[in-house]
Amino acid sequence: MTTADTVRRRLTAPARRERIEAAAVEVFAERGYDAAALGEIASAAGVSRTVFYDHFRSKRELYLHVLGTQNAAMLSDVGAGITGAGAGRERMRATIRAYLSFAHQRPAARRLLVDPIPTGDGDLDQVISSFRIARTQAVATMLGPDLDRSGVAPGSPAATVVVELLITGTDGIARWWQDNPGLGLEEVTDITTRLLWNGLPRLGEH
Amino acid sequence: MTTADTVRRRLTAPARRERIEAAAVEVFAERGYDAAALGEIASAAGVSRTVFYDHFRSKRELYLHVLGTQNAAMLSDVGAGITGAGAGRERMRATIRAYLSFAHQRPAARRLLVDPIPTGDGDLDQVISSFRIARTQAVATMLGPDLDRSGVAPGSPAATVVVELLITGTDGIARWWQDNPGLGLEEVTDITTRLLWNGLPRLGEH
DNA sequence: GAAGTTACCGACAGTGGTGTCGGTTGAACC
DNA sequence: GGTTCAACCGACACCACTGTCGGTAACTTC
Repeated sequence: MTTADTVRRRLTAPARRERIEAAAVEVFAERGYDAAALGEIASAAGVSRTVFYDHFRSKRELYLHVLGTQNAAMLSDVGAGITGAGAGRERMRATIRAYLSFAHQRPAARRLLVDPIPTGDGDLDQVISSFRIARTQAVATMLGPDLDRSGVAPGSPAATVVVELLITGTDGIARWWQDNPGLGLEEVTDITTRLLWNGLPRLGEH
Repeated sequence: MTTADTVRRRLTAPARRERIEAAAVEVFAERGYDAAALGEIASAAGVSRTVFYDHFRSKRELYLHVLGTQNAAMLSDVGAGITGAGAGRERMRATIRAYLSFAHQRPAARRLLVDPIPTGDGDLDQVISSFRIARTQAVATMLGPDLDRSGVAPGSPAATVVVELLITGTDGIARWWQDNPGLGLEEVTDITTRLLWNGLPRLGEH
């Protein structure tokens, strides 16, 4: 009956804010920006809808905030997974593995950042687009030496196509794996790397 | 002033219906099912919103109808582009080329059918999902011999991963090409085929 | 050119969303 | 234990969208 054994009914503002953000990631990822209802986010955060406005100015602001947070988390996670990897195939495998691992652990974040659900608000779409471009650029830089060694000039249109294919293909696997679990991370990483590095006919090698 | 030089103000029902469908493909592809407004579809079809209800029972019915039509068009288009191709690499190249060509000529249809914009209505999502599964199955069947030759048993999990990667990667290129035109169909087809068939290190060969 | 069909539309009701405002009450602090 | 702060909520105004209904007028047909 004392404060010790009663459930805490009011959270501090930061704690509540955090819960709202976490709920927002899920709901935005599930429904997209437009279709996501603040009421759903609020009740998923365990609170009435209007409480939301004590923490954020608008749905739009919440969305932008969550996008930034999750993008940073993704860059950090994936970046950490790559550091220390060698070069060439080793490095590519590490990158694929890191991305698949991130997507596996935080499926909502992956969906939020990568799945192209338009918002009807050009500015918001542009933010997502800028994240996408930055990621593509990062991968292109990382693969520069390998591309060069294959006779593809970094920065050339062909290089862009290759990088785009690697990224979207790997992400496609992440999406598929999300819907069809059952294989382990190493297995999925392995087959993905083998196809992209060896090509279809030499899939069995290595 | 006679009927000859006045603009035709009323279309026949089938003609109007066709225009509504065409507009619906664009708007649904652009905004997704939920965010697409019938008013926007109607005015894009050159008519007031309520006219829509003289041709379709509901937004949902229109969506399902358009999905079916466009999926059939895609299967037909891509199928026609493959027929006559040889085997192995030749066949894969023809398939990639056919899909990229379709996506280039009918970008809205590609987006409508392939981009994963959820609808909030489970049944609708399931229809799209069933189309997707059917396409994956078709590609898997087609590539069966090549997979077998590479030591990957058709139907095995590894085969599924490979097929999924080929499809989503190629579609990623289609999406990218839509936003960044400039390269020709043959060029894009070529680089895509080379990466998927040769692997990254042998990208320069052939 | 008169009559009939029907493509077309404006106005309305119902629903579900966002954002505002004033009040209430749990919890901290003295 | 009284006071203060702020986390929380119900009620409200407003807007956008879907689907309905009765009426109007552009074509067709004779």
